[in-house]
Amino acid sequence: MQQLRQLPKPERQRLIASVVTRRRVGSQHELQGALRSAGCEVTQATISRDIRELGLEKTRDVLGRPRYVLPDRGSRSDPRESLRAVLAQFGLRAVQAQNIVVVQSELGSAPAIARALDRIEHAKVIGTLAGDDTCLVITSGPTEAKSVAAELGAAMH
Amino acid sequence: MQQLRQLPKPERQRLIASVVTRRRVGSQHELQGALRSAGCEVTQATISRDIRELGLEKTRDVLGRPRYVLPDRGSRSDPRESLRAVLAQFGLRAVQAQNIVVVQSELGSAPAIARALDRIEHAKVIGTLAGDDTCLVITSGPTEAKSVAAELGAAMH
DNA sequence: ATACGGCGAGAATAACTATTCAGGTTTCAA
DNA sequence: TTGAAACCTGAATAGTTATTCTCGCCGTAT
Repeated sequence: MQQLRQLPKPERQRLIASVVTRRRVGSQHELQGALRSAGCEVTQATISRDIRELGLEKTRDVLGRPRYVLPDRGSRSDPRESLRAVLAQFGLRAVQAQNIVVVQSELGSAPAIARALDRIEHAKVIGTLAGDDTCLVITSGPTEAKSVAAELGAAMH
Repeated sequence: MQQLRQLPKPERQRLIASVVTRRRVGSQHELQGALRSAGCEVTQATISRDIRELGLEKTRDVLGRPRYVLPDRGSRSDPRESLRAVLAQFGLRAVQAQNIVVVQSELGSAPAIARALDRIEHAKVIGTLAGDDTCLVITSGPTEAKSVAAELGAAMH
């Protein structure tokens, strides 16, 4: 397939974000048109992938017409809040054993939990290791592990 | 078409809202299943309409899976905020003439503006009348009209 | 240089959602 | 009661979005 002189992906995605905040875009086809008139020719498939990567949401405007919007920059940018969110949604239990905490979660969600934990740069956490439904949290010692387990468990409700 | 013993619509919609807040629902088909197992058999078409009427939004959860959610009950419930939102999005200009204010807006948005104005029960506003792209705001006198025009105009830009 | 591996993209298609159409119900006024 | 109108719904279908499959374009290692 010919690649041939295209706007690089990051730049295209910035363009999408910009277009979408400037005016209402109600479908990927419409967005495709907007990009084209900005000199960027891509297919709907690519736009679909960009939209997912940008985390755009499709809501409706005041008149009930569909519209893509950037996600709220309110909570998602706070790593503590996003950890709380994953745990609340997928966490099952957190038990301590020696210097590690075993976090059980819904199938597939462990990597997300590990990522959220990493981003938080918790002082007591040395590192994480995620499987599919289990996330290992390594701390320096049993005391720290106990405290972290309690902290995580509390967020699970 | 046989109507025959169905859950009334408002009740079905409450059920949908409840299901959707309780667990992740990623498609209308999935929701249809959930409703069925709650003893409510409807088609996808009906669910699509309910979702629109409930104002549900389709976002993604922490793992990137699609999920329907109820809209934020933050701003949409405050009529002042929703007026500000319509004006910001669709308002073009507001000019005063005698005791009325003529609000020009994007095609189709005038009724939304009028509705928002009505809900606000502004002391200086006696009534509104909306066409497609024009909304007339009636006040008791020129002074009030002038003040209202300024207020509305400020919310636009 | 050649081979391998990953990434990004388009084409085709599957999956999903909205709308149109037609028929049944209910409400209300005459 | 009897139309008439508004409403609600399912079936079919149109429209929209996500995914699969395949391939080209680099890096990097052999």
